[in-house]
Amino acid sequence: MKHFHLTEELAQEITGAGRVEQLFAALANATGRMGFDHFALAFDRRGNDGASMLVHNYPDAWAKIYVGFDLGAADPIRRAGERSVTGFQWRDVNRYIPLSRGDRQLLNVARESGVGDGFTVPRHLPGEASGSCSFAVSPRAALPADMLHAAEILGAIAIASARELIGSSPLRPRPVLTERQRECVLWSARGKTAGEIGDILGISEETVVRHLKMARDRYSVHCRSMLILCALFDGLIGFSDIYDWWRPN
Amino acid sequence: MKHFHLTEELAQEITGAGRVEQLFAALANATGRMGFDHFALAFDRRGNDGASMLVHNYPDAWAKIYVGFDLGAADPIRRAGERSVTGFQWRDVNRYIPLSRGDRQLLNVARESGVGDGFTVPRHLPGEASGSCSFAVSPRAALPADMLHAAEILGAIAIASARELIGSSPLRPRPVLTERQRECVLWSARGKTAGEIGDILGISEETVVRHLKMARDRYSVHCRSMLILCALFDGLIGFSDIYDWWRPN
DNA sequence: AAATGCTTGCCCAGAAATGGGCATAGGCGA
DNA sequence: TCGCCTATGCCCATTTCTGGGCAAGCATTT
Repeated sequence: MKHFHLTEELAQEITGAGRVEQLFAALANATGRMGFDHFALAFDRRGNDGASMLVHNYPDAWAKIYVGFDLGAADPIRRAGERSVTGFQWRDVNRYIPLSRGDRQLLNVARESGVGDGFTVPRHLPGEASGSCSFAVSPRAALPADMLHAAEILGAIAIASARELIGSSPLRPRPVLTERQRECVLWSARGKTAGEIGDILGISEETVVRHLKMARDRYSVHCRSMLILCALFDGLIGFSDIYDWWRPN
Repeated sequence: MKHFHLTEELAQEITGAGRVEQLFAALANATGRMGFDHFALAFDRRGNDGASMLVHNYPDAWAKIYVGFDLGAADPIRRAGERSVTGFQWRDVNRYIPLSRGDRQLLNVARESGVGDGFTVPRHLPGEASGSCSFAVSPRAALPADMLHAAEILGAIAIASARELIGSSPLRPRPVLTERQRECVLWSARGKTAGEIGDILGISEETVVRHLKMARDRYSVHCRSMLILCALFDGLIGFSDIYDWWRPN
């Protein structure tokens, strides 16, 4: 690997950060040494507390707009990060997600605010946390192509470091469903109606309705879609469990 | 890193595989050199063709059961792979997903069929493909602890190699939704009814129904849950877009 | 032995979703 | 200008889901 020693040195610094300030300093240093202009490290823990961390040195203009208008909820980069397990260049986001008009507009505003292209390393621990570490350059600058591998590694380390700092997350007490409830949710996620599920499982439709009812109660949700999403998010069912049923290609 | 040269050598071999047979040979070699007994490389492309690849040297007994009963659809290891972006030991799957009774039973059958503990490296490119590379040992053997890092790297390389062999998938022509349709799906995924969405967007409930109807048509699905799952899978919406609405902690 | 939890089954009324049709208006490109 | 797409709105009938209550059988735990 090129720049092996530099990567090693910066990795040490990031890993060794015991406080947020040190993490900021280490990342700022790494950003500059790699040839980027800005960085942004975001970490969100999904749990009872929902602790989160955001460390960055973006230009004030962009930071104010982003935070002020709560653009995070619509940020295509963040959305693309949920579609990739490897680092990606912002210019390639349309490989991961379709860009809507609003998305392009957002990227334009970012450019006008001093943030051009970038490289984002996403990491997800569904049900526990998700984080991303982005390295960006100014509008007309080019990404340091020979540093993307280093960025990938350092970004991942930074996310791990953030996770350490924010505290290890005990496994959230999940409203685990019973076996039968889970089966009903699974078949429901496969697009079956209560009646069909009843036929499949060899029980009454009413009983299926009952299982789904109990499952909704446990998650305190009021509709089947939410129930499926909860089960999906908690890992009770997986995309691979259901993919073939609604994408019959 | 320990075993740096071995890793490097094996990586070369895996990367250089130009045909499936060579990939098999390279992986079999790597498996043995690292101290594992079996390997399994699975790669699924979620495209129009849905090409897939499965290369392994599992014991016949287990392979027959797994394939014969189509256990892949219910495999907890596979499900855990959707919950982790790093390699994980099978004994730790309950850190990622809750194990149901059926899951434990499946793992027991595997053990009886000659497959004990293992280490799985998952990689996902949602909307495009997903793959996993597992290295396993026999029932009573212990995983070669000092080789897990190497396995992580080699597994990732093997998956990349499989992807090369199977052909890169150009962006699947997805039934992209219009902006309004996507908004309706998003709010729907947040648990809102058509009426509520109408209030939020400032349009008639009937119009929301219409948008959702058109969206279902595009995905050729018949219920709202499926529509949400499709949008989720295609990256039109993300978990973080909806999490706060149904997990109000 | 009692309590608890899981599974199964049924009833009802109201809410929501689904599928089909129809229609107007605006934008955008051929 | 015409055609296509999108957004908006409304109607209807039917299906499905949701929330409420009730209860029996069984296994496990206390």
